[in-house]
Amino acid sequence: MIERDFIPADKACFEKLEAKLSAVFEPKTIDEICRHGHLKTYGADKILVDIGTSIKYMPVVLSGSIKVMTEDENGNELLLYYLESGETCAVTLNCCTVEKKSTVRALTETESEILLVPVEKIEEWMIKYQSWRRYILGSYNQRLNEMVSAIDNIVFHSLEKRLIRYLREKVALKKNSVLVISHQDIADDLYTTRVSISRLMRKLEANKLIEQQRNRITVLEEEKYEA
Amino acid sequence: MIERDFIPADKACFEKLEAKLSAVFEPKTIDEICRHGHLKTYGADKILVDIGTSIKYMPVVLSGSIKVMTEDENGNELLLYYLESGETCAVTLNCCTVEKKSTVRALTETESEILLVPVEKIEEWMIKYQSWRRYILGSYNQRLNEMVSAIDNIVFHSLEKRLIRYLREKVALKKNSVLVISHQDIADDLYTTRVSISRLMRKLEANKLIEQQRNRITVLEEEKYEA
DNA sequence: GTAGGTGTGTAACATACGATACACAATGAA
DNA sequence: TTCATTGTGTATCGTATGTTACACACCTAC
Repeated sequence: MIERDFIPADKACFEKLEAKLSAVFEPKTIDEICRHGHLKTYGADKILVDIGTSIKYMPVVLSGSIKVMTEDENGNELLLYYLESGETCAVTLNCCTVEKKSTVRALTETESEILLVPVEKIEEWMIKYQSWRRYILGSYNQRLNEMVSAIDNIVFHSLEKRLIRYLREKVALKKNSVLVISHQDIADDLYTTRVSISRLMRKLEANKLIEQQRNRITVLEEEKYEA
Repeated sequence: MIERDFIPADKACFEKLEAKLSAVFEPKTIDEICRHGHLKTYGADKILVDIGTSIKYMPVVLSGSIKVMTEDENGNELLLYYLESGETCAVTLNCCTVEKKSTVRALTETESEILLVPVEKIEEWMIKYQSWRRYILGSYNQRLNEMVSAIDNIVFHSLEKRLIRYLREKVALKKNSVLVISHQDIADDLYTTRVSISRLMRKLEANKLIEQQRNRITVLEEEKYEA
């Protein structure tokens, strides 16, 4: 996590966290978070953590969305998951407690507000606060479930279905039916080739599920996607 | 977890746990485990937990190996991972703390000794014992990493390579180069069809990597598998 | 023995996808 | 303007894998 220009936890910060996190944590936990956490806003497409860098803060997404990926031994990129409001990165959690170097790369998909919690607090708060404990375990679990459903998706569904699902999720994530993205980027996320994506996009376009221009995909009537 | 016929935690039990777990936990944690856990031995191919059943114990494998799987909404079986000595099931962990019903099925691959920890102790010990805390978080992490490598494997490697790797791991797991398994079972684990597996097995056999009879596969010289 | 279940070999075919190659449009910098 | 870069359309081809179908061997029960 990049650790400069922190806005110190102040009153405004507290109120913001209160509003965003009161459903998850009890007041005294939020109080602690305010005292020790840092609130920071990042623009789109910023790398927050990179593979091999050391981790000093655990990130909690307050708004926006973060793409988390890793690389295998052959340098292939593996999309792990997207983090949205209220979520934290389970893999980073481990880097915090055991490893010191990150095994993942995290980058903002949209402008995002991130709460940075010093790693040494993670374990301390797990002892003190039930809500924190549950939050951490819940995060792990959510990620595990997402991974399982990712495998399920890859294994039992055609590329076309995966593409449609991908586009649909992306639209939901960005809260905008116009996606600014290239075919190559999509191909990378779906572990396939640009040509295959172009081929399918042509087909989706013919079926009036999308419209596209260079670097721009407009997703039409979402209901149709159920097919 | 099936909850009958528990052997109460006695002196012999303590010694066994001491021997197996002293590398992971400090003595007072082992002491607690002995006081509240149950030790049980299961034969091969026994279902320990099934989908939808309620969970009262968290299982820690002391010997043998356990296959953990789930089902998707279409009834497709998804192999999650195998548990070996010292490991516990991260997915079950969540079932313990949040959900009450299991989302997975766990069955013994070989005869196995399992330590059963009452679910209510999980959180209690997380507060009290650092080693327990680290163990739980470490378990989650190990599973996450395994899932990532499973995805990597599926996405970037041919079925043939996956099959070879599967056989190799199975041999290591069972500590026996003769596997008693049908092509259909293999196909299920690799998310493919019996015919595809038979086809590849024929090829592996022709290349002298394996020998096979009905329900029996003998894996030859392991070194060759690197190819 | 016979019969029924299960496991395996094999063939013929369909098809989704990857690989490669090339043309060309859009964009942005020089 | 020109040029390089990037993104996209398209064709051609190879191939791994899924699908379906059938024969037959093995095993167990009767």
